[in-house]
Amino acid sequence: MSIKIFDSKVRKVVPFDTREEGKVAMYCCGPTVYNYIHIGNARTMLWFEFIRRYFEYRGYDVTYVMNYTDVDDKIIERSKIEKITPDGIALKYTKAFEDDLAAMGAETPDIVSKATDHIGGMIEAIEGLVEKGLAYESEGNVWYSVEKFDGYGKLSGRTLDDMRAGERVEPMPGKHHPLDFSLWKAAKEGEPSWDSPWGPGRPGWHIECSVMSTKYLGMGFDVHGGGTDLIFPHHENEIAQAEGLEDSEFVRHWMHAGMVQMGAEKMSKSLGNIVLAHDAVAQIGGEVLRYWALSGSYRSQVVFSDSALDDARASYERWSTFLSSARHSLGDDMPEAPVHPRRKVGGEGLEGPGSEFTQRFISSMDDDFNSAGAFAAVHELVTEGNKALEATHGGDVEARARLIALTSSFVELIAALGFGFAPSEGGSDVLVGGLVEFLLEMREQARAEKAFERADAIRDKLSELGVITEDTPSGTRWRLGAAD
RNA sequence: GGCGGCGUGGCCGAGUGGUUUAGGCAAGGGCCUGCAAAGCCCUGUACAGCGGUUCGAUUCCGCUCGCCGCCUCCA
Repeated sequence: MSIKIFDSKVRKVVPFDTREEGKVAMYCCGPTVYNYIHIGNARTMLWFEFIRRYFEYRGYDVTYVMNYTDVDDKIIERSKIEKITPDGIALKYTKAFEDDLAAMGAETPDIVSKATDHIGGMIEAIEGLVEKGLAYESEGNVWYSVEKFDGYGKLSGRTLDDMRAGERVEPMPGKHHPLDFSLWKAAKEGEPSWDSPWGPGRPGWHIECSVMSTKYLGMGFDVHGGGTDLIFPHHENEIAQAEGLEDSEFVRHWMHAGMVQMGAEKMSKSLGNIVLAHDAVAQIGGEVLRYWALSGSYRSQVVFSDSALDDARASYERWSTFLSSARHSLGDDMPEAPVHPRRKVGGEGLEGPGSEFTQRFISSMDDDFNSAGAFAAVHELVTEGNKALEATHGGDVEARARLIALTSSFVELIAALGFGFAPSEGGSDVLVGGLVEFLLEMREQARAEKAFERADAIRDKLSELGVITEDTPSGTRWRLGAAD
């Protein structure tokens, strides 16, 4: 078995073939830290972090790099609005970004690189491009000359002529070609700036990604990711910069995630129809959002709506309910969730009742990260687990062994998917656990006396407070759900 | 106008040249339960339209219609 991915450069599914055996070097375009990110940004970043995890699950040694754009026009604007320095804005929203992604179960990349820590490298790269005749200076600005780079348009599948036809922008003064893009911007009064051979200024947006990705990963690294809206011009420009300078291939495989839709329209800052990830985490919860974001193909557009989230929540709860039920039933025999599950190519460890589902999970994911198929495998595993769980109540020893094996596969796959599932029964709060247990004992007494009104009153009150109780043949189990 | 993607049962959403079902949600019926909840079982016969290729197409090709993305900052 081996992984296949859809490579946007050739627009088809190709064998995943790494530069170095057993290692993956990947880069994803990160946020511009001028505000909270919206849920569309978040989905893309969750996906690439998930892909990174999956490579690790499949035994690869991964180096994952993400950039933070911390110098930009929008940061400068925002700093005027919030009346704090551009640095302060960048710091504030970098922290928020990291917290919000963590709440959705994403781990930090191996390397996060800030644009402002790499200005020197960018200046060198720009100088190199100027020397090679691919860029030119004009009044303190430096522009990339797209006509000088042969392959310009190869990623997005267009030619300069195609694009000229649909021009919608006024050419900037000083540019040779309307599509020439900025490498270095001359500083205006009061803006953050750095000294350069062309005078004080700051880098254009695109240059940071080519410089930082190749600094940490070298030329020809394995995977470069981002949203489809970055294909043109951002990624096209990255290629022009990196390959123009180095004369070798920049990236082996390009991957692009589909856009989040609000109704019939793309969620985008310019349309103003955005939902901030920060707010969504607070209102919906990180894990349900994660389920929503990852359960469909990364390449498809996906609608963000109440009904989509309701579906995601219901499906997710099927998993969390199974987990807490298994925990209740198995007690000390409950398998531990591996924090970083790793499964090498091959069949080792793939025996037993859960293996069928693990194999289906892997073969789906190997096929261009088909998470829909992988999620289906987990759901079917849960169905088998629930059957074993019922049989276990009857004291069936074999069923208990099967439940342990199935649960063990389940927690492995859940960890591979990046779901944490904090224990809810008892929670971390000993006091709450004790009180609930006490009330359940009272209720048990009432039930024994057939005083069902009293028993139901206790159950209703607990439910009102967010404690879900379920009677089983081997006792009442409970878990924390949403309070009314 | 140019480039690209998509159109699957009530909803979301995988997949495949043919005989056996994706999966989830919702719905109906049943089992279990003191009643619930959770769970399990059963039910639904779908692939936009029109042509073509083929012994056979939802699955390949063409056209039509519809939707979306990119071509401007954007995940």
